[in-house]
Amino acid sequence: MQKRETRVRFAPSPTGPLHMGGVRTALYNYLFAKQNGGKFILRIEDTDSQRFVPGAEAYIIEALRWCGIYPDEGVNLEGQVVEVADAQHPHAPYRQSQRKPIYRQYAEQLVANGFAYYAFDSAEDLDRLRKEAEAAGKTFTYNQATRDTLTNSLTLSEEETKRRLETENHWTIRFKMPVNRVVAMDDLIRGHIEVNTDTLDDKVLWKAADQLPTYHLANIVDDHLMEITEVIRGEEWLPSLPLHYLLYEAFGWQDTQPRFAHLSLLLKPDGKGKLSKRDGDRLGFPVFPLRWEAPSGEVSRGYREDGYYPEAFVNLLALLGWNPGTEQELFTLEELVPVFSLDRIVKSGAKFNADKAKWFNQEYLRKRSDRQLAEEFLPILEERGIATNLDFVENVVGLIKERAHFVQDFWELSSFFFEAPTTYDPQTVNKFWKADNLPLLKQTAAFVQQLPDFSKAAVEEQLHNYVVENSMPMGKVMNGLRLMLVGASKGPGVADIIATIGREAFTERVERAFATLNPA
RNA sequence: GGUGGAUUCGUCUAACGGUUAGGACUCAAGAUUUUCAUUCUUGCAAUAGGGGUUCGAUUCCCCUAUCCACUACCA
Repeated sequence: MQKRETRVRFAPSPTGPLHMGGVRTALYNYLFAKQNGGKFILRIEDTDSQRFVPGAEAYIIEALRWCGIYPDEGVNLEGQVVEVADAQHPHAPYRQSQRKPIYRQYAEQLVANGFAYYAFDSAEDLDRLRKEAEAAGKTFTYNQATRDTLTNSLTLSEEETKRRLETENHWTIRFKMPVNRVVAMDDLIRGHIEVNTDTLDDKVLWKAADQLPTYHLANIVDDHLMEITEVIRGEEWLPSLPLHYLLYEAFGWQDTQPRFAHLSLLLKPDGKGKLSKRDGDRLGFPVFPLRWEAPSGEVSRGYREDGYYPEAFVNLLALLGWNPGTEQELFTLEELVPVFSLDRIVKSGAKFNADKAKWFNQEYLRKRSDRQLAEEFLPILEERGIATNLDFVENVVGLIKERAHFVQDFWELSSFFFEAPTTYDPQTVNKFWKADNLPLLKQTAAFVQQLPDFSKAAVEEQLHNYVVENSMPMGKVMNGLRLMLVGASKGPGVADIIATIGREAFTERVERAFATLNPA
């Protein structure tokens, strides 16, 4: 068999915002495609008209774009979105709702070949059966054990089946699960798995009611038609893998059947279970890449809006359930491509850790230039009504960026560069604004004020020398100055602050402190 | 309940059957610093339990426990 071009797909369902676990699945698919010089395809699985959420598809596309994960093929690409496949676009369209006409023939083909059958049982009937079984402590399953007692083309005469197909419109096509057969499967991540078909049920493949396929049929048909070579998806699909194997076999497509890789799930940081939307609200971190406003008006926070850089988000996601085998932890998307590998994916679920996520962002924040960070900080300052300029902000950012995880932290860390303190931390006042200390502070401040050179280096040297030469206690003087300038015991070096705010602001702050602060 | 999957520090994870079980995040301590932070150093901390196989199991097999997923005319 000749080597096929690698073609993988990310196939989300537009039933809501893309979860970070979904982004990770997309990322792994993308990395795999790039590494193999293949194509990454974005397909939208919108066969569930009931659960369709407006805006979800746009959200998915925007989220991937933010991460830098661009599909090579699929709904996102202008010019490739065509309603009907043609020679130019043999795999189009990429939205399953637009592929609606394709599926029925495949389902019918399965019936014709004895791999599937028509089922006429109403939803109510099946519901009732399930409830009865439950009451008896059992579980009702539509399978080899029960299908002969139900209303379907296996139990009805040919005429009756034909009549019902023509007169009823709520029938379905179900897969006829083989009896007592062991399906042997291979997963790229989990290895060899075997399942007996007797434990499986007769899944619905196609519904007459909306003329749409269910996931299983659409998935197999589309993956085949789109020539997908590897299916990399979430662990929740592992239980239906036997069905999918059997479908490939029933269609006679085994020779081009894709290889499968099932990814473990992202778990809640505390307790157990998979990460859900609620956890983010509860624990204070985003579960979604971007902010999402549901049609109901409910808002969920996003990594982007919380101040995460996409590089950090991608990096932390990549390392959640995969590792390079080395001790390197920082990777850009491009750097990930050559080192990524399916067999270094961890089999067990990973609990998300918010602290580590922040650390990643801090690392990327530090990689940015002061200029770049200043540009990101400027809008925040403007929003606060601070009149300033980029050069000044760049200066400030250079002094405080080491302590920040996010650009949003900057204000808290640097407000005193832009505004004189209006309040003074009581503890610091108690400690350093003592009556016997004030003359020293007044004297030193006066000395600083008349300094001809207000550069950081000059201030630092002169101030230091002055304190030493006059045998003053360094700690008391410095902290007292700091209190006047900052209002608290925090921030960069005193000389840095003095040089940055300048003579005028320095004088003004010193005077204000002496005018308003009572000695402790 | 049934089927499948999973199980190494609190968390993310490393370790062709042979390591003092390594790294990162968090936390703690120390050093540096005029403050806070940064930085540096050090430390705390793990193979779920029980049986095998083996000269030797984190690693292979079985059992148990726990967790997760699936068990829809949803994906």
